[in-house]
Amino acid sequence: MSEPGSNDVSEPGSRAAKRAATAQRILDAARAEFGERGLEATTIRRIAQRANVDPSLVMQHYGSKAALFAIAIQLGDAAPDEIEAHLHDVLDVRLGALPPETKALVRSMLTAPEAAASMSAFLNERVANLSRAMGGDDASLRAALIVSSILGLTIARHFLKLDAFTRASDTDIARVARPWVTTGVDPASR
Amino acid sequence: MSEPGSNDVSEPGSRAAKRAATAQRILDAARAEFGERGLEATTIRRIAQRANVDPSLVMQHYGSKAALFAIAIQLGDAAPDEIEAHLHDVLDVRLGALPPETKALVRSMLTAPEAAASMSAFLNERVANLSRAMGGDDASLRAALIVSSILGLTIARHFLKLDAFTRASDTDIARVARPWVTTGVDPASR
DNA sequence: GACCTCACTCATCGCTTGTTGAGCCAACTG
DNA sequence: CAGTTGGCTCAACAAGCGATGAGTGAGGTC
Repeated sequence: MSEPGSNDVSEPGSRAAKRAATAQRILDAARAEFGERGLEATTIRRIAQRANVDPSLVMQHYGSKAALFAIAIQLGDAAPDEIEAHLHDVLDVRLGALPPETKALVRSMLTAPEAAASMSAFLNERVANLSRAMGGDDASLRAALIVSSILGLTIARHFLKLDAFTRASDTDIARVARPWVTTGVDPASR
Repeated sequence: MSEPGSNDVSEPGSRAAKRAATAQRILDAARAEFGERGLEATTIRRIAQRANVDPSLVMQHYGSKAALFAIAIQLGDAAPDEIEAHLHDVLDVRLGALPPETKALVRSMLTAPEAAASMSAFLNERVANLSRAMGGDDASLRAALIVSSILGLTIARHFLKLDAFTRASDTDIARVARPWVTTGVDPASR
């Protein structure tokens, strides 16, 4: 055999590049594990095993389990201000599958206080943006209802896997959900 | 002092009655702990401490932590079939405060598979009832959206404590949420 | 009042967890 | 080619967990 180890990829590159690649592999494994099992049920050893690495290396890279989790649940780009962009993002793009960091954040938001705080801050900002763009009476309350509904839809579909959502296609869900969710946007539509 | 211990209530009654009372006290403590911290972060020792008993007594009463949790998350009465009763139940009665068993179930539904299964079954049944009562095109999908939205509202208000819901009164939330949620009930209203 | 019943406590086991520090060996430097 | 750096592994620790089994003493029975 030309390769001494089956799992030793031996990617070319400098020593620092290899270390960075390993760190990324650990982070990816952590996001996947946190997304599947949540913060508390996920062990450093499982993450290490998934990343083909010794458990202690995870600690050397990220310091502690809590620090790794804090990085793993950080969401990427900021929320769009426009209503349409917001709805498109949630209803079309994220309807099919959730990004790993989002899945990890949602999975632990009810049991891990840090995740709850992160999620609250994210949703509060979305509510504020949406409320400002909508205007009218009870704007913040109506915006909060829209955002909460989308959260509920996400949980029911991707985590609880309700029958009605499992049986329906992404297209059908978006078709029915869009006008219903959008109803609250215009205060005169009620 | 006439009472030897401050926490010793010494309720009168037969031996069996006292044992039943202790079992109930343990179950109440378990519901509270599971509701605050979730299944995995809750320890038998904490439950025992909260119920003022020895940890091993919890095991003698309920067999295992998993068995205790299964009992603790069981919801009380069945879901009403009528739309109005359903909406009244969720929007008015349960808007202010959640019953302990509901809180325990919701708290762990994203991390504990058994809780997820129980919640899915409960919501699937509600969707089925609501869908049958509503009728029309995409009835099950519209019903699932309503149920999901109420779930999202519950989580955002009681667990994530979004600003918009914290600042508003129960009356205001019900006033804005009711017509918005009800919009999807009548297929012609869209 | 002697005997028994049983609700409850005490002490402890085996196991898993996050975390640590010493050591190894290939990769870089001169 | 000798010496150093540093990414990585190995072995082990203390702490906390669910769970077990023997024991205790007040309540019930005859």
